[in-house]
Amino acid sequence: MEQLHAQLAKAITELYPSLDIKAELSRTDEQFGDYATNVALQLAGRLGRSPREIATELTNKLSDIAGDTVKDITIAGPGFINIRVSDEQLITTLKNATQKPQVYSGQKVVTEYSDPNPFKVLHVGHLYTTLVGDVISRIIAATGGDVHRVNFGGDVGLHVAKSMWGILQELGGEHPDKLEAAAGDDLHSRSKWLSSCYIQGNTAYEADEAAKAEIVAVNKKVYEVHAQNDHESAFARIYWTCREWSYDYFKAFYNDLEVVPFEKYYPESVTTPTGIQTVQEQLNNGVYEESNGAVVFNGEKFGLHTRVFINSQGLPTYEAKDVGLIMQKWRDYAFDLSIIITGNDIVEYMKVVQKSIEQFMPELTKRSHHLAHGNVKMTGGIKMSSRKGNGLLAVDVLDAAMEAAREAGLDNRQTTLAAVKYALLRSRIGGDIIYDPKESVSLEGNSGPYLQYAHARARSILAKAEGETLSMPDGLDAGERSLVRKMSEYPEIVERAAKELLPHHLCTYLYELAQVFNRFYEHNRVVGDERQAVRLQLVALYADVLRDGLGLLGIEAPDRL
RNA sequence: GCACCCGUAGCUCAGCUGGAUAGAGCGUUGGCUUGCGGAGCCAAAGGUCGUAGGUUCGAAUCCUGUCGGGUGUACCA
Repeated sequence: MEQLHAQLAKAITELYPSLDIKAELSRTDEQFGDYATNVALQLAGRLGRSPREIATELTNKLSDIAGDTVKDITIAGPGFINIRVSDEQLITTLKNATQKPQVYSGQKVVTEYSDPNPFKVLHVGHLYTTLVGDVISRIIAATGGDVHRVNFGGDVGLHVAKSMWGILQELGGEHPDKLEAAAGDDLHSRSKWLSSCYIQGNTAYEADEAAKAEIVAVNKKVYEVHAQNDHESAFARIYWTCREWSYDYFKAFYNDLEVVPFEKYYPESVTTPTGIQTVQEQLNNGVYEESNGAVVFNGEKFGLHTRVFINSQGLPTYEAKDVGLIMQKWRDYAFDLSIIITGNDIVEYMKVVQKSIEQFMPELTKRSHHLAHGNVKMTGGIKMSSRKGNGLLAVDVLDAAMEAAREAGLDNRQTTLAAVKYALLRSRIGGDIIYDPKESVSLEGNSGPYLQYAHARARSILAKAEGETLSMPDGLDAGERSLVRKMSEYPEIVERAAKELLPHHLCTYLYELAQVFNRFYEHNRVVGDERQAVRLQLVALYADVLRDGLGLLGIEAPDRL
């Protein structure tokens, strides 16, 4: 494609040297050709001539330049130029079938996602952002980026105070020695216990003024634990133990999902001092201002809204902590690009924080990119186990997937994981996702298990022909050509997914590829055919592309299902 | 009120850097079956791309209005 693109550009500049026009080349429908360009249509207006006339001129020029690399060039419709490359040219793409364009070469990229809060449960949002973040990180790494995965979470703040208050109620006071008895000795019972304590605290906070006052006091106490680096007091021992339990639970979650582990975890307690310091410095510089006893950023000046960074009690809000996080990431990595992946409910919030930082470190904002996604909903409602509160949990989705898989007769862990991952990744990032467990585990249609099956099927053809020779084609028949043509798109798709940070392009492509292969396979014999050696080679390459693509999506491609 | 996001076939989604008859899957209807894994293939029905304007040779795609849904809007995260 690059070669053809250069040839087209050359043809344009040679014919119309005075015009500065982009040589746009795109993939087109197979019936038209391999590539198409609409430059003749664009030139028509500028030259005041008929588009088809220009197209003819360009076609002749391009034929001269491209020579053998092009099979035929046709003009269609209002003036599209359709180009079919030679079979030989197409075959050369097979040599680098899974090679990826190094679009992030030489760049240090920090990706932040997942962001669960210690002491609290993992919601679907955490599941989704974890998977999206993992895949985006994989794609950037595969395209040459030096990726650093980081995680952020609130180990201080009101929600922690609510949890701690609930914990103290359960323990009947500051009795760290009673923790194990109350919470149990395994990961899951402990995380359940912690989340029930949070619910208890949250409920009391809203219903009971006295409890609310106590929780506010606990909040301050948690900050003091950090300020004094207290690991000795009874209160501190409870706090640190429970915080550790939460982290253990998160780690187990990531492990279960088979995502790449995080390199660094930034707890809010760590980013807070940096945040406060930065905000105070910039308060003196006039970036932030005092208002009603609080430190705010006046976003209205920029068409945004005003937000509080340090509240009137002198405590930092999420805003200040986030400023601290960004500063620390910068100090730790001096990144070229920082990608933050969160739900889209905080886009406005993030704009305010970024705008405030832009006032004193514009370079930092320029290198930061906030990627926001929608909410995940599940068809058929949520099965509320034995808990209060609302909202879909990560386990609800995973449980539903497992149950659907079992009903479909697949209780393979890899298949279930593939089902969930693919279902959440196949839609464009941004909008809400409707998760249908039954559909996600189906082996028919656009699903993760279907692609795993497609891959396994190809591998089994190869296994059956073990010992037979494979050879690269020197020519292609129609069916083979369609398959090779589709495979040759792979690097372009990876490039697009990488540049746009949109993994769903990969899903769409892999599914289409499987369809093209199935069509080929239905109509062409592989084993036993006189073109067996060539076709086996194509099957092998197809299986490699599928495995490679699924790998970028964090989905295993086992040889057998 | 204001700001941001979303609105494409019955359902779930692609397509959005403007281009050729708007594509898939599920579901529905019909066909292929001694098959290299049929978990597939072939085909049909189904869409005034929320709606009204505008820009353009050309708009699902860009702009404006409008309707519907979601989210955010000072001391929560």
